[in-house]
Amino acid sequence: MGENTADQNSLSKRPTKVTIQDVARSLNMTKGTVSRALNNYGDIAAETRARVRAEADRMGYVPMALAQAIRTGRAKSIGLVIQEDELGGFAPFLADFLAGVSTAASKSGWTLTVATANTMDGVLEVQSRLISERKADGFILPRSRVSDPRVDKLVQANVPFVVFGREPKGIQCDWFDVAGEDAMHDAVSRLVKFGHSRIGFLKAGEDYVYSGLRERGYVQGLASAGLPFASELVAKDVMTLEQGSIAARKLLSLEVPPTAIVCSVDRAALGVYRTASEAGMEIGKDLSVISYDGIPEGEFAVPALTTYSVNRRHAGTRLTQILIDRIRNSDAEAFLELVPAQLIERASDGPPRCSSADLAKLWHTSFN
Amino acid sequence: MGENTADQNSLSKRPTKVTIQDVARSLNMTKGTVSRALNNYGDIAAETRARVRAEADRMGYVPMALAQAIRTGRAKSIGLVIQEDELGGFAPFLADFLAGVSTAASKSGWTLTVATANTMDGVLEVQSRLISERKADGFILPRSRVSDPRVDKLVQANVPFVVFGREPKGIQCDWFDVAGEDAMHDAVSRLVKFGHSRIGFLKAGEDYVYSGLRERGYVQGLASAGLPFASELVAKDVMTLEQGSIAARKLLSLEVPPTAIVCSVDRAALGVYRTASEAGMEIGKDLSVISYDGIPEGEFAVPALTTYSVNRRHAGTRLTQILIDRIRNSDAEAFLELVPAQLIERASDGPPRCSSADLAKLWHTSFN
DNA sequence: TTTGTTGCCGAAACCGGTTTCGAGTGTAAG
DNA sequence: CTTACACTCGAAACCGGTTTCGGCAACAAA
Repeated sequence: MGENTADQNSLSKRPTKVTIQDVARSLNMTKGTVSRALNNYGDIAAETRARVRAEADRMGYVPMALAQAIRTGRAKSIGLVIQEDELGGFAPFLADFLAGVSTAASKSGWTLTVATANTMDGVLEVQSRLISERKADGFILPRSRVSDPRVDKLVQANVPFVVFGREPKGIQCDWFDVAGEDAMHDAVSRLVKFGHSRIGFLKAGEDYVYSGLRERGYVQGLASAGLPFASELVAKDVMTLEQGSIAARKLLSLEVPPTAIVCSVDRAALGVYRTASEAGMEIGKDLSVISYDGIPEGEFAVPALTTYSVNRRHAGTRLTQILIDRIRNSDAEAFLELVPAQLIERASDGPPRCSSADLAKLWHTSFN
Repeated sequence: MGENTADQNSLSKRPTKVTIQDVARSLNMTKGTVSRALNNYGDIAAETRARVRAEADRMGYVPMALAQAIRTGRAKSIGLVIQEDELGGFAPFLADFLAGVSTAASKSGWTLTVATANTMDGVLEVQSRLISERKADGFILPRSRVSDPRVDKLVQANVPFVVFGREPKGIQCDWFDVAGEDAMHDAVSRLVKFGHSRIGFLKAGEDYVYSGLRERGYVQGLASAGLPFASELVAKDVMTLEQGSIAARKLLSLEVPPTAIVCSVDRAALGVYRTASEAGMEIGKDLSVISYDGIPEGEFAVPALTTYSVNRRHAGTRLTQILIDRIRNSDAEAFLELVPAQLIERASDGPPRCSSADLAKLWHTSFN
């Protein structure tokens, strides 16, 4: 052992990266052979393969992903572009979702590239950039739209993707989704069991695929219970606290107001809370609320919000697995996966304390 | 124009990417020349440079980032590794923070690679992987620790980074931080002005750099007000709602309980809320609470939480700018940036309604 | 005219990998 | 004892860029 070897083992941790050449030299082989051995080519003797593996490990060789990418065309990176203006709706889950995506990706040796933009046009732009620069091999698209320009662009460019949500209209593609419609249906049934017969619904934005599905769930819930559908009990385009508050005002000021309101998203439900409190109504007693999403604020709201919770981490995991499978095997059949939401029973729903007529009276004494 | 040209202009959008070779061929030059022209080398005639630029644009040429990386050593990607078990504290801001990072990166043609891990060891591992694979040129480290293994590893590997928070003990490096200590100082002053003289403090985990700073701010706030420091009024290691609740129980059960509590993090404050409500104390009246972070839940808590809010988006922006500057110029002087937190006055603080003695009585009637 | 410079660009090496091709073995079949 | 055929590996091209090197032309100085 001369001074040199001592030097290598000493403090200076890998001053310069170990390349495939270094490994090849150390084994008296060519780098091509090493590459094939490491990538399980059939024309390498088992014994050789093992030797190469061992030496590569010993030397701490890790292939530089970028260098592989240029030949293979795979950067082993999945893209996620987040639209900021709808971020309000996405923010609470983002962390969990990213954790799911990232760990699933990691497990296959992939990484996650995330970008944000504040408009849909911006999203399309950054998506294109990621594609052109080959920084992402495929995309996870959160919140599918009925007519989704992101999807159009990706199919056109022939770039793999998977949507979180049901597929856009007229498109066939991989997707993973949570059965929001079943949750809405179930929410109505639950309220009916409590004794409610006049049940309002806060629908989300028209262009989201999930919006129509959840509405259908609500409608079918009414039908299964033998309850009539009344269009005045449905408010559209309500996704924020503010909009929820306004929508609640509209529903509660009806001549025959609902004694319960089903909300497409938790934020809207919090808006209902605000309006109810202004009108002196007690949530869970005077007015029942059931919602969907499972945001953390719901737990601390007073009373705590009954809601159908979505496991975002699992969603992230499955979505990336599906995407990676798709990238590896571009002509497999479509992957479609639907999982149920989980009801979290808390305190915002229960038997109606009073009739619609009483509620109407209460409303008018509060505001006239 | 033969059939071929027609074909190229038709539907099939870029079936195959346009490379630098294509541009060179189209201009009757070598790819080397095109590359130098595009990268503003001095040995290219201005007129030629312009021609190349124009043709490259016309053809829609975008250099493949990964191919550049292998020669230049820059993937133009910044890494962010998030530790999940402390994600509870980070989650609410994550979206804003990512937006800041991503758009700042985008502006310079960089991208963001994010990964997660559930332990510090996991973080170190995935960090190493990103370095080995050259998927990240540098890192943003959220939440600096007093003794931070991530930093040790990065200095050792000579990989650029910037920390969100003050620098770890004994390290000199780039950082960006919000002056939590000033906020804590100010919180105490504010409470003193309200008439409080016995003020508790909920300190965060010992190993976070910010924890000690905020405590110092609290201590100095007391000093400026001429108030004595009492160690029994300080609870340590309280970062979650649960821990906040327990800590509040400890402080409020003192013989001379505080009439106000300053919290290092909002989640802890929400725990104080819970304990106060159990004890029949009204926050903002019987017990004042001022906190730090600005998480969204605080706005919906009852009463709404007075807190010092951190602009995470701006933090993300500045951090990436600093990091990119550092990567481009490795021997520039250290970048250090400290910005103030912004007070959001809400309803959780005010003049004390009763004395410490009264509070103690209230506490014991509630629980004995 | 000769000799330097300088400006500009082509040629070729290079980065760190992957993949194709073909040649040299050993072994089984004819 | 050939011949055919796997098996195994080296050699070299290739991926899409960047960077070094050197040569040619034009122009200035001698």
